[in-house]
Formats: sequence, structure tokens, C-alpha cells
Amino acid sequence: MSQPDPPTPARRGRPRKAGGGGDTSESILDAAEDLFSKHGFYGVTIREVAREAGVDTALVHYYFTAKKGLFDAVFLRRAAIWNNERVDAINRYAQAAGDQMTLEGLFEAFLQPPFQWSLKGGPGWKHYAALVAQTNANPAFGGETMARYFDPAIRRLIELIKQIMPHARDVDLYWAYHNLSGALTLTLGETGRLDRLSNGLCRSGDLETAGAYMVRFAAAGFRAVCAEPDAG
Amino acid sequence: MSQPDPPTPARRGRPRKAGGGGDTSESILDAAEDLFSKHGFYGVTIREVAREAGVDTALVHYYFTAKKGLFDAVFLRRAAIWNNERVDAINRYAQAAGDQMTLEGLFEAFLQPPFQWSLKGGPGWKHYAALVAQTNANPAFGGETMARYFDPAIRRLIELIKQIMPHARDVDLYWAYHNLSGALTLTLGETGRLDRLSNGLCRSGDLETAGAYMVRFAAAGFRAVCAEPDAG
DNA sequence: GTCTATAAGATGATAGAC
DNA sequence: GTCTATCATCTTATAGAC
Repeated sequence: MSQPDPPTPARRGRPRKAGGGGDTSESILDAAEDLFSKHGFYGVTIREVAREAGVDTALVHYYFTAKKGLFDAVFLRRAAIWNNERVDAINRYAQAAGDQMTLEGLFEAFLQPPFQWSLKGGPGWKHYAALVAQTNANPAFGGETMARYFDPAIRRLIELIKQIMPHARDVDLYWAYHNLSGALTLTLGETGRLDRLSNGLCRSGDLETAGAYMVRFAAAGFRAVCAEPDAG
Repeated sequence: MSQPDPPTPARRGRPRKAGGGGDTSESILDAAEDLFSKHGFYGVTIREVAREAGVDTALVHYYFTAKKGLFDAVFLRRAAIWNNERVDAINRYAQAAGDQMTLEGLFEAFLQPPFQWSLKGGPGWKHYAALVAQTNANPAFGGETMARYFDPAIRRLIELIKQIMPHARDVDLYWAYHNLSGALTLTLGETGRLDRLSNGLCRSGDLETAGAYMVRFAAAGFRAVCAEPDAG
């Protein structure tokens, strides 16, 4: 099973006064991504971002003008990659599977990029996944970006589901997706609540397992919800 | 189908300098509940809470000492009612259904209290539902309260599921619940994202519909995930 | 591009009068 | 219980030297 390339695993140690190129703004984005994903927009100060990035406060304003601009930049940086890869993954699967497509296969393809990156793409991708989850659950910030970048990938997913279940109604599909979306959101947040609830039986950081369950759970859910009505 | 009593629909117009009893602290809680549910802990200032409640800033400190204390009080106020009612609802259902229990019936009972209150319990309960959703997705605040009050109800739910599916393994049940929990969380947030994604075909405020889909989706998901393994 | 210095205002919290 | 007044701190943001 081909895994998506882990794109540019984020740098760990950050050089103060980095000698080389102009990657200062990247350091700032990395730090902001980390902090925003953990504490939300209001829970983070520009000073904290600057300190974490090892740069001066004024530089944050120099590159991103305002705090809101910084947040938008963080959210935008990986949005296209994230969603293009999801679209490519399900398209590749559709092409390869032909009329043997299954919901399970489709969902696996759809979920693999975020899960694999969150696992192996470096800390940046993990933080970004948590940020996406948070933004999906409360689109106060990033609502516009969310719609522009994320919706098309979801619509393409629904198109392909319709090839598998031609009888399914759009309403049913959207409500079904809503259930999947919630599960995905909660999972990418990796809150640790499941660990405690299950007395350590499940670990919310175990994304491989989480993904496998989610695929089976959602596939069955979609089938139940989109089933042909009793009579006709 | 008996609906849970909508307990104390929160007062709408708030009397400045309320003549009567000492319900100042309730006004403060109502205002804080509203604001915290929309903007999170850091996104709300004590001044905003005081203004919304029509009281002085100092009174917030008088009653709740600190901002964190205010948040905890908000989260605690309805936690016991919320969860006791969920436990009662599924116990009543189990009693009534006997060995005719179904996953669908059980989930419907489990979901009804929050959904009905969010719909008909007054604005306070709707705000509280959104706050619970937010806290479940990011337990930075309320993690302890979450565990103490919410976990027992979930454990009871899982016990009853085991009566329906005696073969099911605990790991499978917890991971399955995690999927349901995510869907529930996203739904109670009523973010409006589904409205836009579906071009208005679905409204995230339509909790009746959301609940009906969730029951069918989750029941099928649990069955798929907890199915007896192929061989043995 | 990067830093120092600082403006201009908001924030959580408290002391004390009534 | 409620309000006025205020503190000490932290906030975003900018102007300007290097």
C-alpha cells in the first residue's frame, strides 16, 4: 500500500539568528502551528510564538502584519497539499479499483493522507491535523479557507460514493458524511480522552488503529443510512 | 415517546439590578455559558461576561474568585443533570425493552436528553451542549469534570450494549463509541459547516434529523466493528 | 531583515466605600 | 451584595535605528 510522501518533515531544533536563507517566516509558522493547535487563536500570544520560534516579536508583524494574518497563513500553508493529496488518493483508488470499488477502500484512501502524515510527516503535520480538527469543530476562524479548500475534496468523495451506491440520496450522503467528519475530527485532535475513558485499553494517539476502526464503522454507517427505502 | 423535562428554561431578559433573590450569580453563569460556548475560555473576557450579565465586573470575582473558577462553575452547573438524565434514559429503555433491546433504541434513549434540551430547554441548554462538545474535542479545561461526570454514563451505555452484543470485545466497543462521540460532538456544536458544504440541503441546527441519522449510522457502525471475527 | 523602544489600550484581579 | 477606583501586568502593534 503506497503511502503519501511525508512532505518536508518540520525542522526540530530551530537556529536562533539562522545564518542561511530567509526561513525565518517558516520558523514562525511552525511555532504558531504548534501553539494554535494546542490553545486556539485566543490562547496564544504573539510573544509566545516569537519566543518559541526564537525570533523577535516585531518580525512576526513584519511577515504577517497581524495576529489574524498569522493564523490564516498557518491554516493556508498546508491546506492545498492536504486536500490535493486526498483528492488524488481517492481518484487513484477509483481508477485502480474500477467497478470493484468498495466504501472501505474509498474511505481508506481518503483517510490515509492525514493519518499517515500525522504519524510520519513530522510534528508540523501532527499539529496541523489537530488545528484542522479544531477548526472543523469551531470554524470561527478559518471558515472561509475551510470552505474553499476542504469542501471540494469532500464533494469529490461523495461523487465517488455515488458510483458505489447509485441509489443514494444527496441528503443521506451529506448527513452520513457529517458522522464520519465528526469521528475524524475528534480523532485527529488526539485529546487523550478515550485513553482515560477506556482505562488505557485504547490510546487516542494510535492512529493506525483509529483509522482501521473508522473505515469499518463509517462504511457500515453509510450503507445503513443510504439504504433503499423499504417499499419504493 | 416521553421527552425529558426541559429543566428551568433559562431566563431571557435579564433584569439589571434584579430586585428579588440572589440570582445574580445565575445571570453571570448564563452569560458566561453563552460566551464560553462560542469563543472558548481565552476568547472571553470577564468584562464581557459582566456586561452581558448586566452586573459589575467585581461581582464576577466576588462569586467565582477567578476566571477559571467561573468556567468550572459553568461546566459543573449542568453536568450532573445532563448525565443523570442520560443514565436514567437508557436504564428506563433497558427496563422497558427487556430482551427486545436494540442498538437503535438504546442510542435513541442515550441521545434524546441532550438533543431535546438543546432544542427545547431554552438557550442555556443549547449553549451548554455546545460547550460540552467543545470541551470533549479539547479537554484542556474541564478534563477532570469531564471524566468524573461524563464517563460513568458512557460506561453504563457500554454495559448495556454488551447485553445486546455479548460477544463484543471491550476494545472494539470503546473505539466504536469514539466514532459516535465524535459525531455527537460535532453535531452539538452546530457549526453550520454542513449547511454550506451541502449547499443548504442539510441544516446543522436541525437536531431532530441529525439525531435520527446518528442513531442509524452508529448502530450499523457498532455492529460492523464488533462483529464476530471470521474464523474464531 | 532584524532589533530596540515604546505607544496605546485591554486584562485579571483587588481594596475599600457604601 | 454591590459599586467605584485602581493596580500591575500583559496585549497587539508600530516607529525608527542599524
